[in-house]
Amino acid sequence: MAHESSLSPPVPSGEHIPPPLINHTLPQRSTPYYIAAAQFEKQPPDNMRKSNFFHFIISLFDGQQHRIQVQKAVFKDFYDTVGTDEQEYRNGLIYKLLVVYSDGTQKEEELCVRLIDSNTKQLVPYEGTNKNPDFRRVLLTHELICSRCLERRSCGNKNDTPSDPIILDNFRLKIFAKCNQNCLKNAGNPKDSRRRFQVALYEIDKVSGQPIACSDSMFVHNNSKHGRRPIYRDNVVGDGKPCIVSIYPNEGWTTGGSRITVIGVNFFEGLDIVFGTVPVQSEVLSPNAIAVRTPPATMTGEVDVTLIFRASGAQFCISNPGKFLYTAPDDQIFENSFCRIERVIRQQDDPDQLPKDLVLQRAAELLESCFLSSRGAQSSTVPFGQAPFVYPPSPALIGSNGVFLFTPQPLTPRQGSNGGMLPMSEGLGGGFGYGGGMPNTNGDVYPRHSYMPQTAFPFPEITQHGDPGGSMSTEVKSESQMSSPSQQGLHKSTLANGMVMPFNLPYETAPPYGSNSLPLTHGAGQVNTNNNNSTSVTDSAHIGQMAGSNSLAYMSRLFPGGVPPSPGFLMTHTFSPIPTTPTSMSGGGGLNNQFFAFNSPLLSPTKGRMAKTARPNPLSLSMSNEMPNGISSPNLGSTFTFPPITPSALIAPINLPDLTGGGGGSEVQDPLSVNSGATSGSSTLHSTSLPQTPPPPSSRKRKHDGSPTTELR
Amino acid sequence: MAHESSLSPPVPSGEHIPPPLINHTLPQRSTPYYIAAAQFEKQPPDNMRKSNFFHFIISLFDGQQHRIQVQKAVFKDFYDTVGTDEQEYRNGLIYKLLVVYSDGTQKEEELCVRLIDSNTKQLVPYEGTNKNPDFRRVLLTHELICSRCLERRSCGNKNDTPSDPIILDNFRLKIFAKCNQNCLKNAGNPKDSRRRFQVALYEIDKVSGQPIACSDSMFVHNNSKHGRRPIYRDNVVGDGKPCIVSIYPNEGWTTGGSRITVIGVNFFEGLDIVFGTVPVQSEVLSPNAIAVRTPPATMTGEVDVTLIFRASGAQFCISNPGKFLYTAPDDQIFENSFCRIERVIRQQDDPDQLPKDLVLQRAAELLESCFLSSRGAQSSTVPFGQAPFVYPPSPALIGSNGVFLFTPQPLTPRQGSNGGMLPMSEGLGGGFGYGGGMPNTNGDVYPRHSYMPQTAFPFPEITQHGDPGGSMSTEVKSESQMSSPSQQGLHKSTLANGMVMPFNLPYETAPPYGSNSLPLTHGAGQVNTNNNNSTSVTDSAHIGQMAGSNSLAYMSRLFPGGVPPSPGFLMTHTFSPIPTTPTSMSGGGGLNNQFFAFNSPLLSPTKGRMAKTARPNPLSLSMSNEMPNGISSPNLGSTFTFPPITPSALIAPINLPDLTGGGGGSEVQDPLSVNSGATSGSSTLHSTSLPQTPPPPSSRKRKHDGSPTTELR
DNA sequence: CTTTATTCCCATGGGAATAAAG
DNA sequence: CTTTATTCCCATGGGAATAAAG
Repeated sequence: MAHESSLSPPVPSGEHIPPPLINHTLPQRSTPYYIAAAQFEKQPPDNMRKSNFFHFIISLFDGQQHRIQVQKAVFKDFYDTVGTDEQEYRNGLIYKLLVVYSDGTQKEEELCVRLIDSNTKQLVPYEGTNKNPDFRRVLLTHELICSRCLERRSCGNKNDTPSDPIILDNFRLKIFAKCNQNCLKNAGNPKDSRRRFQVALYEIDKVSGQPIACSDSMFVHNNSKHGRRPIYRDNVVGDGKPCIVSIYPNEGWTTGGSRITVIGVNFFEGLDIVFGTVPVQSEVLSPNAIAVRTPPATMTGEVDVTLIFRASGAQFCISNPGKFLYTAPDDQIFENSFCRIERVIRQQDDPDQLPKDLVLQRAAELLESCFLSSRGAQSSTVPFGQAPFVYPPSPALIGSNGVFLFTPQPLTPRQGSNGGMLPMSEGLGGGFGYGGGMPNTNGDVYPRHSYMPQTAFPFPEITQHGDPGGSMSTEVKSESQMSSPSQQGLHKSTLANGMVMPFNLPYETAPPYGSNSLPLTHGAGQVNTNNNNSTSVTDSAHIGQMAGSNSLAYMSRLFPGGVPPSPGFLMTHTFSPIPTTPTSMSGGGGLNNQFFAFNSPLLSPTKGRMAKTARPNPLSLSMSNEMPNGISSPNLGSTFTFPPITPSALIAPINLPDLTGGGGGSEVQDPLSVNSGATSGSSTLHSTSLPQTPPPPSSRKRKHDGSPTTELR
Repeated sequence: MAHESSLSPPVPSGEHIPPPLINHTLPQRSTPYYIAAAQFEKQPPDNMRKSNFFHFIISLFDGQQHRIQVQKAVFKDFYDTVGTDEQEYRNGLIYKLLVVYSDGTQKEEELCVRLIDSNTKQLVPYEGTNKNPDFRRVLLTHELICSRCLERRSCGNKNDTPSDPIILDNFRLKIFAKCNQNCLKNAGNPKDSRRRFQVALYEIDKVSGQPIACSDSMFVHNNSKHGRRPIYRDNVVGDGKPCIVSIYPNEGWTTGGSRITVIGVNFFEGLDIVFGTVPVQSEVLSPNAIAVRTPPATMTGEVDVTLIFRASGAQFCISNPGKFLYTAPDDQIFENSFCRIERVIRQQDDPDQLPKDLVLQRAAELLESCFLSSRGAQSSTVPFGQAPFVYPPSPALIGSNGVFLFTPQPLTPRQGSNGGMLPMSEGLGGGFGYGGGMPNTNGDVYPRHSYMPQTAFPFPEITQHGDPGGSMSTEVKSESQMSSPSQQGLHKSTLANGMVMPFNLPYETAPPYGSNSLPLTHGAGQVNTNNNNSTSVTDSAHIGQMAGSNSLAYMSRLFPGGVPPSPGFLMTHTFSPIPTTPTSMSGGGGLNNQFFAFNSPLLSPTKGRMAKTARPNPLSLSMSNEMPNGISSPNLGSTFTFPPITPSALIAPINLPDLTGGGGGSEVQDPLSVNSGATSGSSTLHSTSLPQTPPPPSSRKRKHDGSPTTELR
């Protein structure tokens, strides 16, 4: 046809500006009422598996750029042609349409769908070898494949992937097809120039000419693993390989089932945790956290914790595995003890079933009131009560200031008022932690749970307004707003740049852990983890700070042979968030908030969950900011070990009002909170990173949107 | 050929008695060195999906019933023939074999594999409509299908499902094929007479005659749901529909993640638990137990627990759901309390990290020694200590005798010495339980945890030989071997038939719960659950007893409107195993074993886990077999509630030597033991019913054994 | 009517071989 | 050599229609 050469070039793909048109074809027609152009209302998938159906949605426009109404649309035939190159192109679906133009004229039109090479714009030839001649086509329809449809019987799949277009809203056409030709012809890793396809639409009498619309390009493959590629390109640390830094908790019963969190770097979707030799399907929470339940173990003892990539079998951390200690369970004792305790602490009006936390709380109070308050009124300044009778002094609650134990995890901001910081744990007294098992200047690692004094880290003071139920807002005060002058001066010994010396390493050799050891140490900035587990820092003002130190580089200086596998290191590894304002500082004393209980008199009976209300007002207690005797003294040496403290124990009891020493710790979360399951309750991971509702039991509902996994490259 | 008619009839299938032979074909041959017979060393699968490959293994025998050695075996061709009925049979695979007979002669033979109708013994015709002529065959080989193999390229799948037979041990042939013809021709539920296929082997020159071997029959289908059919046909209770009887534990945090066990009847593979409206993929442990982890809940409160069958969407228990109470988690309190307690109970030489169970145990002992022993030396006969000060009397440990709480679960005998009984929980004092929440004569249900006195149930005495680590053997003594004469007479008030009246229902209206309420109440007999979740009772001597009472029928008499949804009922529902010997009896007093702690003096400090050794010898305590004051008194009425006891608390502390009252409970397991996860430890379910190693992360290793799911009908 | 177990279909997942890059 | 991303293959899982039983 004479006018073919003057036809418009292919419509640019991916544009949704209606109408998309081309006026200079108009004069070639005697009437504007023909299918002059088309527009993809929904693009075909950008990648798809050859064996799967895909679909797209189009609108048609006439020569006046009016949308063309479609009253009927049926698949008519396959469009097999011989090209000018004498090659047979079995590539095309012809649809018969009954359309109504804007002037009301009804007309039967034919539309053709073909696939073209997105680079050459040439028709895609069928290169397969299917022995069924019907299948030796680039584009197939369901009804070609389906024996039920062939026999004109009712077919459920025809509803899903019909051969006839579906008319949406009288104007749009949803077209289903299957591409039976890969973009790549051979196995093997494709070269850079990967062929892509485009859906090209043709008015039937112009099929030999230019299409009236072309879709975005599609990558048609036959690779069930497509899209599974690691995401760690975005978030690379060190060599980019996954590396386990810490495991929390790093101990559990041989029966398995504990939910633990593996902290590290360069994690990516599809990684599984391997306990010893047992791979366990895991949940990659972020590039820095994987949640997993421990498998049962046949015997007690330490096992290596490594990583395996499910899809490829590639293993990681083999040379520097994490460690997990399996211990023998004893739930007989556990449950029996609960029962025995409950017998003692039960009160008149208690409900039938006392929550275990209440049982524990009452037991603690009762024990403390018996064995601690009997020591006299000095208890509020002798913070570490000592058990009576046969029990030796038990300085279990260490009032160490500074670095706090931090379990990094992706966070979704829940509380708008705290500047993108993590929601505080209830009544949290501040970011104060326990620095057991950190390396000393020799690069040695202390035994697990051994105590190393740590200098303080300055935090802005946090004021917490909370109700007992847990919701609270958190304010960050500048230094000048500090409520307690003594707090301000308390830790002036920290470094001038606001960083902290977390352990007694020489400053020159030990960049502070506080300087953002890991990308996940959300000292500043707000890291949002979306459903795809990609992480983005949204507070760009702090990115520079966060990038200031690379934990892996730092660790590799500390441990030239790799991160030592000491479980103590792994377990008590601490992270210090950097302050929101580097120059703002706050006092320590967070743990002092717990001292209130030490001189609490025997509590008067209250009903139900009395714990939150029956406490003496902590504000009436005198606070001690001194280091407790024998705790922080540097002459303790490395052989003097202190009792273990579960990290969460360092967090003050709930619902305390703002205490004088309650600053800091803006990013702290109860590390135990990632140890969910029956023991730990309100896991923040649960509430932020994990879906509230578990996915339905392996019920992969058929996906009709034609959108396979997003290609990652 | 003349001798065809005198050939042997088809070799009976499924027999593995080598050699399987047929002498009367011998005279027909000039030499015994031919393939005279074959035997299936491994049968083809009894059912399989049409789309899947299957395999079988055969041995060949000559006329002297000697096994024929095979040196080479290759697929030669398809065997397409036209039968005497003029119908074309595209059904057969021809293999060329290089064999060596027992006299050393090497010969090339041909073997043909065809499929015959197991009823008519006629060749199976291909009835499909595949447009690929190659696929219009009953039997296909991989190499027919595979484009790589077609091009003689290397093929990974050829290794898995080769067309050529694999020669095993020089004698056996493993043959792979795919059946491309269903047994059933149409959709829809098949009639009773379902066609089955058999693999028929022919010597090539006798293909028109009788096969030299026929396999067991196979059901070839194309149903991915095959085998998912409920298994409750074997184990039907009541109307056969699944019914939730009890949930343990029936309370958990809104964060979800607790592993709970749903107890009921007629459970079958594929059932999922629904919490409220949230279905959760579950693990059907047996027809009477499903393990599941609670999903997170958006709010606290009770939710209905129902069942859904994954495959069909069919729902159960809608009208009489179980109940699960979501409570608010408070791990701050939890962990803080642990820390506070630990501070008090810590001892000089304690390890850095005290196990929580030890913390609890010490707390219990300390509390008891403070608040219970101060009441005086009568504590061993006043079993229920009372808290001092403000706490009201707290008769928490109920020394009820008889019925014990029983969490039915499939069991695999682990300890050969205990006669197929469940391994006892460590130091378990006997099968004594807690009968809270049972209906009274009015059909009312007591509030959850309310106490109903129960008469004793006689059990054989159990002697436990155990080390503290947990391994122990359990002996069942006959009545005459009872160690304590007082125990023998203790419960002569039980019914003459050895059954028990578990609560104060009139005997006439209340068949005892002890009379084997559930099939899984392994009072006698040993129920093995294989991997296919089918359950078989192997001790047939006791089947009659077990069938003596139908719990559902019984419950429906109690609750004409269905099992009441009271969570109390569900939680504290008790099951009594029937005695191994109905006339053997043992005393109650299992709980009395716990009384030792009540008057324990303040314990002397010991190192490490002292709990197991530092107790006073329980044998030195006087036992009380009276019902504790105020506990069993019938005038308590239903409004008087007692403190809750977790069922496991009713199990005596671990590692007690054989106590006078420690009989019975041969099948008892700690009900908490199915509540695994972080809180409860050594789950017996874990160790017996569940694989020690979890299945690899959704890594369905390709199944090469050709054995799909066992057909259930 | 509901329940059940088939039909063929679509979809997803995993593996050896492959091929290219490093 | 390892890593990566394809090839086609085998396998499994879920759905509408179906058909028979109740």
